[in-house]
Amino acid sequence: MLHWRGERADGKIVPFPAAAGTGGRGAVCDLLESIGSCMNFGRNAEIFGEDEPADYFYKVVSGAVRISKLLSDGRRQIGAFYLPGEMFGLETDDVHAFSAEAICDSQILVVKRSTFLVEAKRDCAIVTEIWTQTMTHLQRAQNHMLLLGRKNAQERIAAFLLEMAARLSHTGEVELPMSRQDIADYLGLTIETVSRTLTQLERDGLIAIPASRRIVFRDRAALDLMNDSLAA
Amino acid sequence: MLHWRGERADGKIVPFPAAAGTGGRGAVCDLLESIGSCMNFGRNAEIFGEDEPADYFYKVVSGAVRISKLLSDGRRQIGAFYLPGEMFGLETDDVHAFSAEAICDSQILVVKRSTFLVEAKRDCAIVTEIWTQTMTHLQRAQNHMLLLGRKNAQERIAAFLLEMAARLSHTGEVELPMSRQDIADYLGLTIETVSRTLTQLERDGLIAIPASRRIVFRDRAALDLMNDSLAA
DNA sequence: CGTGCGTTTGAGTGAATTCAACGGCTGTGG
DNA sequence: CCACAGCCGTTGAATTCACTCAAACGCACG
Repeated sequence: MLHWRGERADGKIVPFPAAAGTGGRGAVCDLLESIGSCMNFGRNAEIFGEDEPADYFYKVVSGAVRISKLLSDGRRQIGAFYLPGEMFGLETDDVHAFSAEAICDSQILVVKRSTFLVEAKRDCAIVTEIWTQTMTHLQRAQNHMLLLGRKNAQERIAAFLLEMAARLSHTGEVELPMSRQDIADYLGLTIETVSRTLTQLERDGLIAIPASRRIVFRDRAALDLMNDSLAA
Repeated sequence: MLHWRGERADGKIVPFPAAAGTGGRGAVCDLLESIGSCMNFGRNAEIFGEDEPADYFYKVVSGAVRISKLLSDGRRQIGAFYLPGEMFGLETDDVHAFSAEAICDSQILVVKRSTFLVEAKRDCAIVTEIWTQTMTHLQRAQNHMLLLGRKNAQERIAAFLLEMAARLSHTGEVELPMSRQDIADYLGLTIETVSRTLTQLERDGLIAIPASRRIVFRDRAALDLMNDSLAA
């Protein structure tokens, strides 16, 4: 089975190194590890479902997670990918608004909500830290809305590749943990459009695709340009 | 380039007494009113700009606010509308990721961030309350991503009308505060598509449009159906 | 050596966009 | 009071970008 960066062969729970994302460190990190337990989920295993009670929340130790919403006819939108070090599944409501699945074999730290909330009552810093992380996710979501509402296929793919590169690699290439279908559902495109656009970017010399899930950056400046970045 | 950043109707900062209680529940509401001041903004006046320092945050007392992001070529995405009682402008970062403008003449309660944060340090409940509101906005954003990524024009318009009805009316009709352009930029459509789709919904007897910004619901069940709601 | 899944490629279609013109309301000034 | 300008919104025609439908490819695995 495919192994993903951050996954450990021995299955031991360790704080994930500083590499990725919103909140690896801090008091919450320590707290969660002391009051949570670690579970393994196989590829495509459901971690929780839409409308299920939100009694727990979660932190990715290794692997990768997607959260998604479905329309009744099967159309799917992936709201976010979560990578090692990131928390997910906390909601105001007592039922989940999303479902969450493991993208590849993953270790997930599971924390009982009520246990956590008791701790939080006593320590303002904990709440502040969680709030900060929630805000980060909100900002990401709002950024993603600009992409979904206003960008064309090329711009979406460029933004996606750069996001993934920033979040899980510091070299000139990325190994994507997710399928083309996941990418499509994240970017609001079809699988065919994702594939065609990637092929086109390769033809144009902006990237190379030595294996379908491995992307090598050949002209990052051009990708940055597509990504706009600079608002008026 | 868009230059409808209008002038502020009245730049004067007036202390705002406890009368502000429009959406008034919770300790935060009281706190904000005691440490903030109320300002008036005219139609299309900029409240803050993208990349400006986020030294303040805000609460709508009356009127309506949009937050938006621009691409360099002028494409705009409205991330959210804020109606009376709602807070906005709080960010993790110390610069705003969005710009905010008044949609119509509006009264906005302005609170210095640092002042608020000092208060928050002492009172865990305040942080929790703000966090809860942040989560609500995150959930709305994630819902909106499903719309932007996966819904067609009719479904977007239906969802929009129902959202607005739920948020600012409890009768069988709504008075929309925003222009067609704002609606288009919120839904990721063009102004023409918004107009055509509304006309079509009227022809089909689902709504009536006695004035361009007044929408009367004639068949809410049909609109609900378009809005899906029920996930698989 | 098939079988199955994920991915790529091709051809044709269609929903929303672009471009363009028109209609209606409001406020202003002759 | 009417003429006119400036918005805002609607409608029409043509275009386009991404979608749908369809087939083939390549790789892993039994």
